[in-house]
Amino acid sequence: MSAELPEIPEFSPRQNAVLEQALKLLVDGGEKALTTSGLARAANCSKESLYKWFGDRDGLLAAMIAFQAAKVRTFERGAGRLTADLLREHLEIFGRDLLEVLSGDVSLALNRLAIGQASREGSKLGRLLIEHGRRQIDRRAIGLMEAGRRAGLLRFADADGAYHTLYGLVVSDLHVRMLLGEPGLKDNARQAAKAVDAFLQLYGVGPDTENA
Amino acid sequence: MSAELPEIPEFSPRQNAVLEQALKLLVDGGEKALTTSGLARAANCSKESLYKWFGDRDGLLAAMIAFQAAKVRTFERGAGRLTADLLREHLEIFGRDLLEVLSGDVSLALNRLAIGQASREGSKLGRLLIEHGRRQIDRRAIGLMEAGRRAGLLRFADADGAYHTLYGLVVSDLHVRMLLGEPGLKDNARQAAKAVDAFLQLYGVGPDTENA
DNA sequence: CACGAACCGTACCGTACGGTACTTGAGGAG
DNA sequence: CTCCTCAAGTACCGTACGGTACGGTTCGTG
Repeated sequence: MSAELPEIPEFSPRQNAVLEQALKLLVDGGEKALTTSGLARAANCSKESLYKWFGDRDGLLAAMIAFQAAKVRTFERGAGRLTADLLREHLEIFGRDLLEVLSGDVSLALNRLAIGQASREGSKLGRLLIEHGRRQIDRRAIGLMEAGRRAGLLRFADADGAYHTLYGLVVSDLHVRMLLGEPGLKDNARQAAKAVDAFLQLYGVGPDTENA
Repeated sequence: MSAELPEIPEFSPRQNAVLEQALKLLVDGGEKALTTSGLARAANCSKESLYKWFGDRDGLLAAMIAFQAAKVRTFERGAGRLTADLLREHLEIFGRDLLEVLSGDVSLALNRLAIGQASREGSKLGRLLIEHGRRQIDRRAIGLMEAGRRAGLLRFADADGAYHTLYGLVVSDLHVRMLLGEPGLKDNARQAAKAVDAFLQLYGVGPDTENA
């Protein structure tokens, strides 16, 4: 097929500043607070410029998602030789990072925005959010899974299935609860550690699981 | 510690019909489609009656949540003597029912509504939705957990923790994905079975887990 | 029949938003 | 200095919503 990443709009610094302000407005007051007039006032720009740059309000929202996704680039940990302890540590770090990202103000606000918009418009924003926001973290996790298998530390038939199991163990219903307005956990690290314990019990190979 | 269920507004049949129509509008067109004028037209009632019955628009939304929660009353399975197979079956049925409920049109629409409203208004609707919508299913699951433990089939320190593990294994990130507009699974039963397998591997006691 | 309550249908009001057009001013090129 | 471009600021328009007021109708009750 054709090139899969034609959409790196690469906004100008001025536009980045405006998008930053837009995210701030969205985080502070929800979607209702993000009006074109309000954004123009807060960012010291004109509505006309907003419409020139982003087309219409939906274009602005899409640009906000792309902008935020480009900011939160998760780094691939260089996987050296994996030991059981190292794998566990990497998994726990992944779990903590995941909870950290999902409970972030901006992430929650953008997810709320896309979910609120999901009924109409063919859930365009929802797809955009899943594509841009999840690809990075999914790739990192799948990489971790397969590195663990190559090192003989994990056993599974389906890396994607194993990853989704880990995701469920880490997140459970926390994401939806936070989206609904509940406060997050006090201790993400503890939650991640418990999840990784369970995950290794299910998929692990080695001393940790033999002496159960 | 006073009485915990003072809110059974017990709407009149006419009001029930209007709330039903309101849910239909919400499911079909999202929050934007649920206008007071539109509801009055669709339900053949007057706006004045809407405001007399529900106070204002937020009151209407709250009434819709209470109404729907009152409809989806999950039945407590009478727990006879539990065997391992029976426990597994009950767990799988629970998982299927859970996925069924979460992927339902009305549930998704109400969750989207509450999430969209969560930023402002102190997430009143979100709390309402969690309280009314989850209590039933939580009680059923916790009951199942403790019945399994009493029968010597499950081993855990924290029933709530075990339940949340089961929840995560069953649902993973499906709920959020569906809220964002993705289609649900083709085979809920298979997903529930796999989740229960993993759950019993973690918390089960008996032949299923000994000969791993 | 007469009365009153409930309620439908509609018209109405104020407001606030998305989007467009126009004026002003700053800076860069010739 | 002059012209041109870009964008800020403002004024404006159409629309659509939440909420209120009012006339007409049905229905139960004495």
